[in-house]
Amino acid sequence: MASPPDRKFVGALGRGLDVLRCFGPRDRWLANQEIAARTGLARPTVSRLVYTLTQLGFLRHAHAPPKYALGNAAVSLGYSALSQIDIRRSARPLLHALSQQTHASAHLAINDGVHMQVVDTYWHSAVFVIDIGSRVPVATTSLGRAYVCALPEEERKSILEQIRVRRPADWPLARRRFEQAFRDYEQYGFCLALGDWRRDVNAVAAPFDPRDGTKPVVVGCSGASFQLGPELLKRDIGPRLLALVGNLRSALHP
Amino acid sequence: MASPPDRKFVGALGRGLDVLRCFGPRDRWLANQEIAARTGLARPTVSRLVYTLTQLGFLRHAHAPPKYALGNAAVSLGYSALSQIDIRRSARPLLHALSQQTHASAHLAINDGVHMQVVDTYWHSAVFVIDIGSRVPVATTSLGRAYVCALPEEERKSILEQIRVRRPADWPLARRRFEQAFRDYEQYGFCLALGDWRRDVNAVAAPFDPRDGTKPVVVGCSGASFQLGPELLKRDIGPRLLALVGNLRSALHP
DNA sequence: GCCGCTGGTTTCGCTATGCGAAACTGCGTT
DNA sequence: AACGCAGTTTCGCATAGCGAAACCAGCGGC
Repeated sequence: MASPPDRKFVGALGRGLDVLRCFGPRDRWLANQEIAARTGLARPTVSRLVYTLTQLGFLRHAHAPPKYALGNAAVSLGYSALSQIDIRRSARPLLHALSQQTHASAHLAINDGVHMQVVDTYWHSAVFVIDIGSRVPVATTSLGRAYVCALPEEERKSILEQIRVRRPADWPLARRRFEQAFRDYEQYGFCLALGDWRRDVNAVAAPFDPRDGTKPVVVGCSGASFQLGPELLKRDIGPRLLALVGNLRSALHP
Repeated sequence: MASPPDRKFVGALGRGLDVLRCFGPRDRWLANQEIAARTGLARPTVSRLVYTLTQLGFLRHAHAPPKYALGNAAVSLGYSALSQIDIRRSARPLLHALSQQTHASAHLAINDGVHMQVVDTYWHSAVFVIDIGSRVPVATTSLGRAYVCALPEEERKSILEQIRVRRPADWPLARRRFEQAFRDYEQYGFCLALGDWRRDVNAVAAPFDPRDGTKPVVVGCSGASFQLGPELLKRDIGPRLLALVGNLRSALHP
């Protein structure tokens, strides 16, 4: 699987974590076979990995139809990790205010591979929404595009490459959208997504680079397309995002 | 290393996860050596595991003082796991109300090894408190004791054994407290902790067994000892917890 | 009931894997 | 400079853990 014979990389550990990664908010219970299919591992291998993960509390077993779900140790680990994103604390009131002012949903997201993980959400009208905990693609969302724009050249190439090989069929379109995003970012400082992810959802997002060695985070606003037209996003909400990012920066580096 | 030659257990994966477990909300940045000390692994081994975990996004590297912290993949995994605890959603309004009525902090917690992981918290007065995301010991908290009480004999023995070997010095006292907890649970249905964890904090907790194969969860109330005297906990708040658990049960199994 | 299926676990032998002692690097200190 | 300390790399060896194939256990279908 790993391209070069990397002496430092511990394969068994990688495979085990791949198994954990199969589980998303959507996929709660997975059968052994399903895991094997998703990871591309041999079935006995999966059996052993799953056994190990269960022993350690990262997976839970459900008999009857023998399936597995994430266990308490995974929750624990997640909380430990969450408490490290202290931008979250500072951003919370700002996001809340933004959601109130714009009558739209406001999000804070971090990157995880080819996905953006939403770590905080406020919404004004209860209609629809990306709930907290959602994971959305980098390629088709304003959150993802803004993240890519904030990356240094090197890493940007790397993540775009990942996206390309992941879904070659969608690449031509994705590529054009990214190019537009770069221009938008250059010109305005934020990125748009007009119905790319969900047909009737428009969104705008701006990155925030903490400049402390950690990866950029992204703030964004999303809502139904008939409420958030392109003009509104560009003229009103986008600039508000930039202001929010400015406030965030001065709050963190006083 | 592992006591029996367990052919099914994948050691490398276990070691890797041990590394992840070193990190808590308290311990944000850990040096390679510190990890080696906590896990008892050889330094080169840690080096390789850490390298692998970093590649996969579960750890982040900070140069300068070369240290590591949990990465975005861990956050992602945590959210995926969290969304599986649907008791959380049902319990939220009940906890909130409880906190309002009692003027104390109300918690929902799950078990992870010898710790209880707090997955939701409401507080009335902003004073002190176990924040959401905290991890507290099983042995010295009402949350932990209530959890142990709700376990079937077999598992109860196992977890008490873990606690014993973990801190042999504290065991004599812990044991007596657990015996008291069993009596309390028998008699009242809830468990107390009066200054055992933090000198000036009293608490009461009751378990809730979802009876769907998943482990019990625990609800509890805590506060400053001068506000929550033993009598108040026993007469008023404890019974409220039992009522809450009842509501929860009927909400989940209509 | 019998039989064939599908999904999971166990066996077993071979090889790649990943472990650890020791050597090496790079940095901060006296 | 020389030392010490933390981390990484080298290297050879034992074994961990992989996967083909065999085994098992439920579940329909006939």
